[in-house]
Amino acid sequence: MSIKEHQLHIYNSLTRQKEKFVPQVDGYVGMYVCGPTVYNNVHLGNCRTFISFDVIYRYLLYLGYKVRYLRNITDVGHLLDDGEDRMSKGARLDNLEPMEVAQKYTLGFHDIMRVFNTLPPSIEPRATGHILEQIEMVQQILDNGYAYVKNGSVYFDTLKFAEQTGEYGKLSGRVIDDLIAESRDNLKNQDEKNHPSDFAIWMKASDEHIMKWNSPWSLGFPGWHLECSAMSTKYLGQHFDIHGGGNDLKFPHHENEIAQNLGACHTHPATYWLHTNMLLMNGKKMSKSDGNTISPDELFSGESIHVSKGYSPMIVRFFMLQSHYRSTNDLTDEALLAAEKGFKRLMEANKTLQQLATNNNATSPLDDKVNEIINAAFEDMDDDFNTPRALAKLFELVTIINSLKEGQLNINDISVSVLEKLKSAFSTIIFDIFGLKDDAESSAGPVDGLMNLIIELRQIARTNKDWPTSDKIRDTLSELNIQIKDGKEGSSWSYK
RNA sequence: GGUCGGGUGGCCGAGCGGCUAGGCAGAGGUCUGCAAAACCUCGUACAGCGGUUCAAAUCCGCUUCCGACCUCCA
Repeated sequence: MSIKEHQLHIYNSLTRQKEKFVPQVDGYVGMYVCGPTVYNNVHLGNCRTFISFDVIYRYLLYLGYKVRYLRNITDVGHLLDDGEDRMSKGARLDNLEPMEVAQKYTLGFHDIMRVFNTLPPSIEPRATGHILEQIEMVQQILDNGYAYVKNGSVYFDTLKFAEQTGEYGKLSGRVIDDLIAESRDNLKNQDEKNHPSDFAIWMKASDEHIMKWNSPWSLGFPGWHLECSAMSTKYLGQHFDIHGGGNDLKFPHHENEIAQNLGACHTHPATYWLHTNMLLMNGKKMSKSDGNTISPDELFSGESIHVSKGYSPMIVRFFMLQSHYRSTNDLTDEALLAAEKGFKRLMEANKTLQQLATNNNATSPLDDKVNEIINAAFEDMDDDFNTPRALAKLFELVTIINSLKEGQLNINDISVSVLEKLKSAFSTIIFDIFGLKDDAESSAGPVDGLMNLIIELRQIARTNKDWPTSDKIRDTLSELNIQIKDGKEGSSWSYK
């Protein structure tokens, strides 16, 4: 199907409603997603967001859009409570150069993204690689009168901006009156800022600060929010289609980003703002700073107090697909266990499906039903990327597929053309759109051959009704975590 | 404290005025030397109390519990 046949609707955080998706240039989509700050290992919460946007990216591609997908790497500009740059702090702790830290965790991030089978973005710009663009933007904002310089630092004047444009606070639902009211109470407590809600777009660096650059105002570094404004403008233009990120970035990060873009270019950066909800663990937000976190590696290996065993990346991906990106998703061992079973069943069904064959060329009783479910699955994706619903449709198809195989449904009740369409749609959704992989595909090597031999020997024993031998093989393998599955057409095996 | 979002069957998780998803667990069955696996079938839940409506898990009000943001976080 082409773009035209789909009616993609997206929930826009800015307007708080679902809207028909209409890109500013027909057939092309510009999408910017806020990436990680590479001062530490990525945790699973980060991954959820990037997996969500990966599915969105994949679906846009499936629909036939030409997508330029940007996801930045933040390697400068995040301040800690004590005003120290995150990157410098990480560097000092590990006794490394700041760029070494950034490199290390960027590589780690890429590795994890790869095992989660996410497609790489079209451009992955780094904040430190765009200092000039950021300086230019600071100058533009100053020229437009929405910023002021204090002791070598430049601050965005939120109050003036709010009063003149009425735009500040729209995305996050902050009220300007509150900001103004707040200013009366808190004004005297402030350091260099005129107003508590003002934020730095350029910071003068202290002597011990390692990451710093020359600018018209001071030897310093750019404010955290600025990089996204500068880089999205550079590669996607002043106005693009989709801006995404985690819910926790809505305020202040995205609010300030919008202010900077408007302040510099008089243009709203993006038409549609998408925010993914948080990954929870034990009912609480998974967070680096709170320590309520599990790393992807810990989850894969099972080396964590939070899980009873390891779960493969694709199980985790499947688990995340089962909830909508705008809902919170609570990670528990039990839920993961359920996801593991469901994922395997889905993959098995696909294998079964691809081997089904029918000779029936005429229109058949099951055709309408199958067509209906397939279409419904795509409609679910068109409705704000509703993966859990689409997945539910897929499982309805799983029942049909298995029934066709096992004989509860007659294979001649489906026509050749619909069966072919089913095969194609099913694998397109699970692999191309959901980005799943069948990681049960066993690796090549001697194991397969050995197992085939063992199964063959056991089959001989069974034919001879030599149950002790047959059971010994089965039980010993079981102790080795290998499960023998006896079926009608012989036995197969898998790791437990 | 302010702002926003939630409480759905044993667990996870969709739906968001009538058609009452889906996964896992559970029960029954098929298959099997036995077992496991696999497969099929089944199960009527929407925090509480009021209200609106012919009709509410879905709308409104109150109560209560939870979470997120307001400060670095995807």
